[in-house]
Amino acid sequence: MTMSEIKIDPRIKRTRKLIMDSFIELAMKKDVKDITIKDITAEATVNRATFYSHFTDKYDLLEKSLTEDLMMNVSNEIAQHEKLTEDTIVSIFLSITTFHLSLSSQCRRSFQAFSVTIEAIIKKKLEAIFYQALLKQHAADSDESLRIAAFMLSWGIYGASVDWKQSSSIAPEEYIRLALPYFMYGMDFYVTAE
Amino acid sequence: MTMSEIKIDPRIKRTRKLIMDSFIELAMKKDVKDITIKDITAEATVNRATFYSHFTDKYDLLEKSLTEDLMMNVSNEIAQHEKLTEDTIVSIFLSITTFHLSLSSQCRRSFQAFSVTIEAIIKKKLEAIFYQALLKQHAADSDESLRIAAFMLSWGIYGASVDWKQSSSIAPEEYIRLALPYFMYGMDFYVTAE
DNA sequence: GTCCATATGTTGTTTAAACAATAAAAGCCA
DNA sequence: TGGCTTTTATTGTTTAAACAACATATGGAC
Repeated sequence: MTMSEIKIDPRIKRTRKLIMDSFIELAMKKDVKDITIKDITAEATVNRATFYSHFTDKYDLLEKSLTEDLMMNVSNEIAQHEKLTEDTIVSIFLSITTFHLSLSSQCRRSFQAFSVTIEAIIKKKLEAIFYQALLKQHAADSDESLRIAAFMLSWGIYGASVDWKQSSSIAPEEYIRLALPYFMYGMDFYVTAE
Repeated sequence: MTMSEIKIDPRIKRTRKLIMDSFIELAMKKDVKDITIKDITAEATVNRATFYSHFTDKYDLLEKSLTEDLMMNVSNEIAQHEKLTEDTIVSIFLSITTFHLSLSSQCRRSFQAFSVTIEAIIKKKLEAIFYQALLKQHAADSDESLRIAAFMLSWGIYGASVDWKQSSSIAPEEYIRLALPYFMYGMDFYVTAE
């Protein structure tokens, strides 16, 4: 499908999944800081040394557990469309809000302490993905301007998801449609339109 | 706990479980004869060659899948009591009826074709377990008489479970309590009691 | 019947994970 | 504070599982 990273040893996939799932499972029951590596590997039926061959420590695992699912969706979304369109923005926004919903319903206690960390992680990932996508479309333009565009996009779309969660009562689809013009045409749309 | 078979590589346990669970899962959906090894290993995320290092073929897997759970219970039950008592008979009977119930509710379509095979497998296993248990209690007696006793017990208790399922409307506990005298004292009880 | 695709077993090699031993850090509590 | 247990992190060795390639065998379709 995605042609990148074909042929990865199934044992690696399985072990990573076992560890991540066990971690999420444990995080639903107790605080992340009270979870030991031993707890995780015991739950995952995996040797403790194996943990360290996949993750550097608990917070590396936290990061990867949180972003893997979300970013898989987002990356696929972008890869599918092959270039950024309004629809791309919409479906990425929906991926993020869905992710936040599942996070807050699944394991609020454990993860709310990391909301700042989570935000930073996701924005950074989004930025990288946007940057790559932009590079393909605008190979000519300067790297720096594309980097900045990617940065603005990631902050904008993540910020929109936060705003939606905190203040808005409309459906996420509706919300992002309202915000779309800003993403596509910038401030100009709102200032000069009549 | 049971002190026997300590220290078995967790990968072996995991793989066996993955394969067996996948097989049961598939057997709920389609006929056993239509399930390929490839189907099973795909579902289990295990290499096909690995299948053959654990089971000789599909019917070996069938046999082990069917008996593993049941026999685990039965063996533990006997191991706990350390000798055969009325209570042992009762709880083994209950294990068998429970097993039959779960089998008929889970995957009737696939397994009803094997009812004869299943009966043979279980009786043979029961016989072996009874024989071992009797050997401990009556080391002095002749092997042959113990073997026969084990044989009679296994047929009796399995037959009782079949009779209960087919003809009886009372609870299994009640049923086996009624049959207990025969197991304990044999025909004599019914003939000479007054 | 032949042809073709798919399923079954088997084998030698490579690799991921288990294991055991180790040293250092972190808690803990008296 | 010192002594104790628990957890962390790393390393060399062993083993189970993945992989690829192979030789049958089975089963439809033509």
